Order: sequence, then structure tokens, then C-alpha cells
Amino acid sequence: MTSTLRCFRLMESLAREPYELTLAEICAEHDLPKGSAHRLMSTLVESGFVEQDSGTKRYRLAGKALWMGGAYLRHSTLYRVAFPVVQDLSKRVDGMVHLGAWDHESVLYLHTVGPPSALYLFADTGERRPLHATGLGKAMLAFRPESDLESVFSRPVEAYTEKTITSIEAMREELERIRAEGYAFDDEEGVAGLRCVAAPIWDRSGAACGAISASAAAEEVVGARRAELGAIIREGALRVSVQMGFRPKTTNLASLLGKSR
Amino acid sequence: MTSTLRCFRLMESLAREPYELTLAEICAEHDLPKGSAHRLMSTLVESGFVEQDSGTKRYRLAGKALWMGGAYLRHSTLYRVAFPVVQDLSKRVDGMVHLGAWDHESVLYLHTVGPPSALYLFADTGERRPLHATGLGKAMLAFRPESDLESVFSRPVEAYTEKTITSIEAMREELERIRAEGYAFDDEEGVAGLRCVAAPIWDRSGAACGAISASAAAEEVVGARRAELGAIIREGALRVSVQMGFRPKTTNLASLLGKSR
DNA sequence: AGTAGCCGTTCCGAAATACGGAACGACGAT
DNA sequence: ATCGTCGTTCCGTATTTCGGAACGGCTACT
Repeated sequence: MTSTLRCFRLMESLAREPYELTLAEICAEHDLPKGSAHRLMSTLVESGFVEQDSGTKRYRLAGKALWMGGAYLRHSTLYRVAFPVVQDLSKRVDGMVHLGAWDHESVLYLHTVGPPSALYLFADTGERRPLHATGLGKAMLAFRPESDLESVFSRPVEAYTEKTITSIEAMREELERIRAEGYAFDDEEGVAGLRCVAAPIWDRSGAACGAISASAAAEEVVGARRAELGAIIREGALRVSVQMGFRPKTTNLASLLGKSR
Repeated sequence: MTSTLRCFRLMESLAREPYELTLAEICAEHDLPKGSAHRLMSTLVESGFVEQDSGTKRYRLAGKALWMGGAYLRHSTLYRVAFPVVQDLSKRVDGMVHLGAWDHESVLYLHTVGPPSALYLFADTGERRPLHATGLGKAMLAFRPESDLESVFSRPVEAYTEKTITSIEAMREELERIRAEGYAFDDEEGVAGLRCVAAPIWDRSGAACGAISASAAAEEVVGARRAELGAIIREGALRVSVQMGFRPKTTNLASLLGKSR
């Protein structure tokens, strides 16, 4: 293992709770001698991505880390194209709207816009969540090649709530339903008490590269509200898709948007 | 120079436009032989922070970079405390509200909330801007030790518009005005056509560690509107300060909030 | 179709760097 | 005042990095 990779490992542990570590804690976590850990951390500090608190001597990520993360977003066409749409959707559904990207067989959260009507607190940008237990993930998976589905279920998947779909057969049926309806419905499968509706975003090559979701407390998504949200989100996601260069095979866009509208 | 620091340098060039580079471009930019650059980039790819497009062979930042940037925000108490306040302020002023932190003698943008009434497009999280040409920067500088001011002007400062304050004497007067009014006014000093009003956030130790600003087209911030915005932003920033553990020296908070309210 | 040039990748001996145990020094707690 | 903890420094050994050169695949021009 090269020293560089070791440095990255150490830096990564600063990106997890509790976000601030002493040298001794780092040594314990990575099973390193003090001298080595100190040298590696000094290199990280010199790089500017890590800083050491002059008082507590603890190490933490520096502002440069945020800058680099921002650069990822600035480069992301998905983010740039979807940004105004997500904001618009948040207003139309008056709820929390998420934008996620397909990344290494998981959902990478790119952006979240909260409901205009209420305060919210969420800092999930950059978080990674599983495909099988999120509306975003299911929406993408439904329009991905079979191999991706199999890959997800090649290892046991975690059940986050009692409603989480954990078998590939059940998921296959669910994905069929999603393809038929054009949007995914997450019924407290990832977080208890939280329902969400999601639709995929296709890129120029026709691959489901991302998704948009609207989420709300379970009791708010009942009856006709579900299909209503579905139609809004599906339409927004398609708008993003077209801007991404996606050309629907059917010349009739209406079919993708369902019977409503 | 260690190989690790070289890796970080290469990674940083991927965080700048055009965000995607070929090996040859990296060699040219950093004056490296092909073999060395290839090895360093391979290490970065192995780390997971950089990925190589299988088609174009170009290197770019990977999702892990976003994750790490997000971790910085999740750890930031300033971000967590100010988040709901910034959102509330955006509604009250119906405009763009920025949250910035003091970081290495510049303004580090942590968060932006757009006007609820209109679409906007901004991805400035993680961007760094100078203290002397932003409302956020001036607001902080006004409540910082003199040494910080001198440090900023120890080198020639860039004039972004014809209104940018470039002399330390003029800035000293400006900061005096800010201390008297309790908020900073950026009159197209950073970007032509853009005015903004900003107020500092103090931490437990009484240091101006961040600031909040409201910005709008110059023609929207005229007459009484300026003081109106100032009062709103100042009040919000103080709310954040108190939550950060700041104890105003004056028992009378009203003095910090000015005559209004 | 042929060929020249560009680009990414692989290989290898020489040389510089990383390695980690041990000693040191600065605090804080007992 | 003393012990223990923690971060820092030092140094000989061993491993890794270094970068020139050769290779192979691709594209564009002839």
C-alpha cells in the first residue's frame, strides 16, 4: 500500500462522525504507530485538505474539502440541468425534493430543496444510500439493465424498516409496477414514517443516470395524492432528461407522462 | 516534494475548469513525464476520489469528492445552526441569501438559498471570494482585529468593479460605518449590478467567524429598502450568533439590533 | 488502404522517500 | 510534585517512487 492511499484512508475517517480525531484515535482506528500517523497527517495538513485545531490538536477536514466537493457539483451536468427544475418542483409539491445520481451502484444525493412552507434541516448532499431502499434508487433500477438488479441482490441487502424490499423477486415485481406507472413509490421502505415518490432521469444514451423524488410524512401521501405527486415528479424528471439530451423512443411524450395532463 | 502532495496537486486541477483533463493535459499543466503522471493518477483513481472516463480516458472528480465536501458541512456548527435561519431570511427578504465562513483570510461560501419567488441558478458552495470585495467579507472584517485588516491589504487587492474598495484607508472608514450601522453594504463592489447587505456572526469566543448576506439587483436595493434589509439580516445573524454560544457584552440586545424592532 | 502521429499504458534500474521503533517534551490529572 | 498521556522529533533500514524508453491502440490525414 502506498503512502498516498494511506493518506486518503486517514482523510476519509475525518469525513465520518465524529469528524474530529486526535492522533491517538487515528492510530487506534488504523492500527498505525504514532510516528507514521503523524507523518501522514502532517502531509495532509500540508496539502490543505486537513487542518489541525491549534488548541485541541484534533484533526478535521479543512475548507478545501468543501471546495472540492463543490467542484464536483459545478461539473455535474445533471446537477446544473436539474437544479432549477428541482426548485420548481419543490414549490409545486410544497415538500422536500431530492436529486440523486447513479454512482457506483448506489444513490448519490446531489441536492435537496425543502418545502417553501416550512423549515427543514437536511444536509445530505454527498450522502450515499442504497438503491433498494430509496425511491430514487428504485426509480433508476427500474430502467436499468437486469445485470444491475442482480448485482444489487448478489449480496444480502439490509432491511431498514419492516417494509424494505429484500428479495430480488419482490423487487422485480416492484420494478415492473414502476415501469408501468412511470414513477416509483417508496412506502416507508427506507425510513419509517416517510413516503416518497420518485421518477428517473435519462441521459443522452438512454441510461437512467439519476432521479428526482418528493418525500413527505407517510400520512400526507395518501389516496389520490400519490398519483398526483407521481405525475408532477415524472414530468419534472422528463423535462430534465430532455435537457440532458435524452430522445424518447416514442414520439408521443404523453405516454411517458401517463394519462393525466 | 512527496508523491502524496503531488497527487493532491493533480486532484486540485480537476476541481477547476474545465474539470476534465486528459493525461497529456495534466502532464503539460504540471510539467510531468507521462509515466509519472500516469502512476499518480492511477493512485488517485484507486483512492476513489478520481475516476477515469472509460470512453474519453479523461480524468474527473468522483462522487467521493462530493461526499467529503458534504462531510465538511455536516461537521460545521456554523452551517447547521445557520441553515434554518438562512432559509427563513430568504423568505423574509424574498431574495438570495448567502452564508459564508471566515476561512484563511477569505470568505468561504457554505450555503445559498434562492428567492422563493423566482428561479435562480447558483452553485457557489465551496467557492472562495476575497474579503474586501464582498458584503460577507466586509461584515466580518469590521469585527475582526486590526491585524486581519492589515493582512488583507498587505498585498495589492484586486478591483473587481470600479466601485471596489482597494485602499486600506477607505476600507477603515467603511468598516467604521459598518460597526456603527451593524451591517455591511456592498454597493456593486464585487459584481457590477449587484448590491448586497451583510451582517456578521460571532462565535462563543466573540470572534466574527461568519456572516449572512442578502443580495439583489442594484435597482432593488434603494432608499429605505437598504436599512430594511440590514435590520432583517442583522437580526438573523445575531440569532445564529447566540445559538453559536455568543454572549453579547451589552446585556441589552436591542443595541445590537439597532433602533428598529 | 496505408501511414504518420498522438495518446495512454507498461517496464525497469537508480535513487530518493517512507517506514516505524524509540526517545523527547509538553500538558493535565491525580 | 509526579505520573501518565499525547503529540512531536529523530534516524537507520527497506521499500517505493522516479522518469526515460519502448509498446500498442486509435485517429486522421494522404
